[in-house]
Amino acid sequence: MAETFLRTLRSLTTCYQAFAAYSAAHVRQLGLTPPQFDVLATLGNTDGMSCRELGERTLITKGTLTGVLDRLEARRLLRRTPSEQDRRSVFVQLTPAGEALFAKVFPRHLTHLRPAFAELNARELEALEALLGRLTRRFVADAGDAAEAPSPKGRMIAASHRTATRSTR
Amino acid sequence: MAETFLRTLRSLTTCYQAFAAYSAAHVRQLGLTPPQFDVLATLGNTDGMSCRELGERTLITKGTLTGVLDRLEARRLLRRTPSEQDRRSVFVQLTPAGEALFAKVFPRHLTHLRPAFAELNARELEALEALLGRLTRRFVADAGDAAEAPSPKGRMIAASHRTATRSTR
DNA sequence: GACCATTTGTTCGAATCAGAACTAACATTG
DNA sequence: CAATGTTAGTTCTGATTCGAACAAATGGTC
Repeated sequence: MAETFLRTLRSLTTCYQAFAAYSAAHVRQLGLTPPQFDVLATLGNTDGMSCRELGERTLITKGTLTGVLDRLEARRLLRRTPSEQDRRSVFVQLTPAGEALFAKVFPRHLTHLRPAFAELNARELEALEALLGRLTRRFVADAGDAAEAPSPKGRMIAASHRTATRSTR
Repeated sequence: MAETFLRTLRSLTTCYQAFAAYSAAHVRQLGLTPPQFDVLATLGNTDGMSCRELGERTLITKGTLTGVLDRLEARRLLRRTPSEQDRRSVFVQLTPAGEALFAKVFPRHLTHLRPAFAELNARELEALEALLGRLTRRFVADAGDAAEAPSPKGRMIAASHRTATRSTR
């Protein structure tokens, strides 16, 4: 009944949460919430994109995204423009102020994160990435199985929040 | 500017979110929210514990915990008793109904998760665990540094939510 | 015993979460 | 062209998130 996989699962959870807490604390110091930072980071250095694409990239549910965009727009960090081709769609892009904030805040956040990952050397980073990748594929695949017949619903994708480092571009 | 660590970070985030989505979907089918399940799983097979300890184990902030316990108590799945020794403290334990639900739901959830981890063999599970552990320690340590002087605040620990599999006991 | 810092749990506000319902706009088909 | 189905965003509800402020109780320390 030992269930060795539980130990691994526990370490995955703990590690992610430790990271999320570490990252979120810094993001908040920068005057942004984690989802707001994700949006900024995804939109930074871009010509903009639709809400749909933005939601897919940030893993933010569309219902939530509306509110996040509302607040960023109120701070004049981004702009919403109705699309020409598809009148359902909304085009979202950073304002100059938004770009400026992105340029200021994003590198600073990377600098905050970098030291922690220095714990692992290049080989280890790759090994970790490979193992996590295999696990991920199983979760996604098995989730697909479960949904099989019922629901390719209106979801934007699967999960929830803080990528915190979107935009590896 | 490649920043190799970003790729690893991305895989950590993606993997956790894939797991969280996979796990949460099942937990909700069982009629519980992820935090509620965590509380149930932590309290199951236990004589009970204080809110403080429960918060530490589930990684649920104390402010949040109050609400979660409220809802579980309303469903008569747990009981809150003022402590004898320390009148600030509240003792929390499952009711028989709560224990019954735990007994029914917990193994079922493990069965749901197990196949995904079959992707990795024992050696790989251990390797993954080790790597994650080292990263975690860095996040926790560095967070401590940052707080150093300012704030050993009233936090319960660091992070946030869904352990989903607390109670390896 | 009076003062002070700490701990415990609750309460509050602002933001987020998922999911469902809804409107508007496409797209496909007959 | 009309009926049907799908997609894009917004809106709504209930639960959760964090952080901060708070009262009550505890634990020193002088």
